[in-house]
Amino acid sequence: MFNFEDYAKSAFTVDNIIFGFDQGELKILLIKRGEPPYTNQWALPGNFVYPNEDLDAAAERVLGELTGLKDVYLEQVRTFGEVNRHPLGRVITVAYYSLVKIKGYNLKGTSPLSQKAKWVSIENATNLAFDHDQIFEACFRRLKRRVRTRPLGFELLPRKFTLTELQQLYEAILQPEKKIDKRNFRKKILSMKILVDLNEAQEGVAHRPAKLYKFDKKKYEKFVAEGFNFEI
Amino acid sequence: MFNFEDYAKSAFTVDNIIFGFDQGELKILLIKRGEPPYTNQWALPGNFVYPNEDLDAAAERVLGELTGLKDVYLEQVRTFGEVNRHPLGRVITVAYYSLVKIKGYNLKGTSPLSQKAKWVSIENATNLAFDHDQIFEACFRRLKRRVRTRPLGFELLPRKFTLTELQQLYEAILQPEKKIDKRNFRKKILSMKILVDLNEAQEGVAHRPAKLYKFDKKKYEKFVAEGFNFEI
DNA sequence: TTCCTTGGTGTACAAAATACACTTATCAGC
DNA sequence: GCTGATAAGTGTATTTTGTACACCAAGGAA
Repeated sequence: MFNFEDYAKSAFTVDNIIFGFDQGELKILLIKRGEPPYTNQWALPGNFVYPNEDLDAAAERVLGELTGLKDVYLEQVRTFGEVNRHPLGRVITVAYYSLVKIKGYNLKGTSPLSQKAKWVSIENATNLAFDHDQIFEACFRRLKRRVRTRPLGFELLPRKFTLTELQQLYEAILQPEKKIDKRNFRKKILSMKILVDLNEAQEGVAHRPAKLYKFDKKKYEKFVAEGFNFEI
Repeated sequence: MFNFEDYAKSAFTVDNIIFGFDQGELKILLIKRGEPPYTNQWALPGNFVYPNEDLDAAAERVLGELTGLKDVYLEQVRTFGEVNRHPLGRVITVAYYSLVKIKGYNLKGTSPLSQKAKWVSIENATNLAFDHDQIFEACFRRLKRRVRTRPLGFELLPRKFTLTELQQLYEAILQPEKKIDKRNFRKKILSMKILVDLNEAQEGVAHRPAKLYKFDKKKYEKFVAEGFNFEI
């Protein structure tokens, strides 16, 4: 059991916004709190940073215990340390976000918390416990900005995807600022030459099947190294 | 005297990269360490976060004690928490940078540290104590990016400045990526209408005197609110 | 066979970025 | 007071990039 006295001076946590993309919607993984404070409210997955643990490692651990996933995109965003942000004492938290492929994915974390976890679409991710609304806002804003500099799409999409899925992903992230024109989007994304046409098509859809693509990781890395601009 | 036992579990600090611009050079304010570890090496100004102090307030305090300045541009960048980053124990630090007008400015801080402070041009700001090289890199990278989205120039320049000074500032920040074309720079910056022509001229220079400008703060704020793009 | 749904494609116009060279105003030194 | 040195100031043509816009194609369902 967590005893606040043990962290009397000040406690250190990480909180993690885990983004996923499913059915055309951007979602985050939240946990329903079982005890006070903020009982029954949704909160971000987070945990204390162990004395011998690097910050990034703590964020990875939180993600791993909850989802069983490893080696995902993870980025530190900002540290929230308002004196009264936690009702039980001084708790300073480092906010991270990570990008995860939801598709065909069950929560198989080791933590008992994973029972209480749920993917919530970002429009419904309001009224969170603590200052987690603020943390979500900061992370989402960072993602919106980051997506203009790096092709993060392939962290969120399944290995094979259609151009329409990719466009919907961008719209979900950039919403409501941008309604993207289909032809211009395709022209631009294809001109970057980071997509590989798999010469396969969707199956079992009641309309013309779309072609499937995958990301070309090598070319993507070359672009990143060259300080490449990904404005959509 | 600082006793490490008092912060046994883990200690919390802020470190502040204080940028200034003088004689065409971008500089940061460093402190020569007087005691171990890293005696006689240059280090970033920093301090512990007090139990009842917000993070931003701690960063402002560090700046104020050192320079006597208030109300300057201050931005949190990233938190550095590697287990072994501090030889005496676990110290997690939140990095900030601030932008300061050096011009005609003497260090008049209340802290005894201000005796040991010096403006160092960024090319010479290497081999700092602790992981401060890394922190400097992160803050400088952030400044380079930020300057493309917000007209931060007027935080670093004196109230009245010439277009050449402004261009030199941009070159110092964006170096070595960009050599800026004089005519294109002027065309762009003037088309933004955030500069006011003061109808005054430089005095005492051995060449054609340049016109003086100041920033129009209201228009700048309107631009920022509208999510304005400042690519140079 | 028809209908419904989403996939896929090109062109014309506007806006923005870039490349580039000479004249002007002042002070210093003779 | 003339000359030289220095940085200030200025415009245009070209290329690149962004934007607006509408119809036919392919497959499954009825």
